[in-house]
Amino acid sequence: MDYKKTANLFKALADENRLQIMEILKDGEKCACKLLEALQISQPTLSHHMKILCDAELVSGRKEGKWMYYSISKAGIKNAKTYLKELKISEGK
Amino acid sequence: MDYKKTANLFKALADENRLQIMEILKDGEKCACKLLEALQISQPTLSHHMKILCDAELVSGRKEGKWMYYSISKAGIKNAKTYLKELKISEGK
DNA sequence: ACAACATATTGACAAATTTCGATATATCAA
DNA sequence: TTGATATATCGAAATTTGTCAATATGTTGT
Repeated sequence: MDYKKTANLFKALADENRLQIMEILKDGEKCACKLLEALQISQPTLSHHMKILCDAELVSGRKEGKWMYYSISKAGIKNAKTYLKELKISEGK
Repeated sequence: MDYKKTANLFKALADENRLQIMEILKDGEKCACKLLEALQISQPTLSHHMKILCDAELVSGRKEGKWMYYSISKAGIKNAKTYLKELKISEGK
């Protein structure tokens, strides 16, 4: 098990603003500008958070002209679920 | 949804030493002294990490004489799994 | 009561993270 | 090409987190 990678995955979910971003993206793909409207943070800060979420594969981004569209990505969520599942199976021994 | 509580839950999993602790506890209940042997950290640091894991309900502690026994707790894991499940169900809309 | 041991708490410091303003890059429209 | 707009990157300040040494608390055995 890769502690560093797993820690980074959970770090990505360990911030209130990023959780709120995930919450918004649950509704489907959104433009960065829409996310910026919804959150009380600056544009560079949003860009930073999106990079963290994308690096963790929790979100994927798509560029269309000058806009960036973000949506939830399965890979990161699957990794997190797999980790939690493995905690559970051996629990209680 | 309580962003602060959820962020704290994932924060608890967002540290390499705490992930290693969870890994050891997968094998079953362990004394704090056993954990201390396994990790390259000081006793106060271990105590601090155990508090964070307990607060997140990922681990529960039991005092027996002068020893503390820790084991994985279902509640926190269930909360994390529930959160991830809710991300998935509405994904792709 | 006292000494030895296990764990928790405190206080301080270093490292990591979040944040923003300023600036750079890229795209579109006139 | 020039100006407007969307996003990314840089650099610095503020906050949070991880860490340890010192100390406190609580338990056991003598």
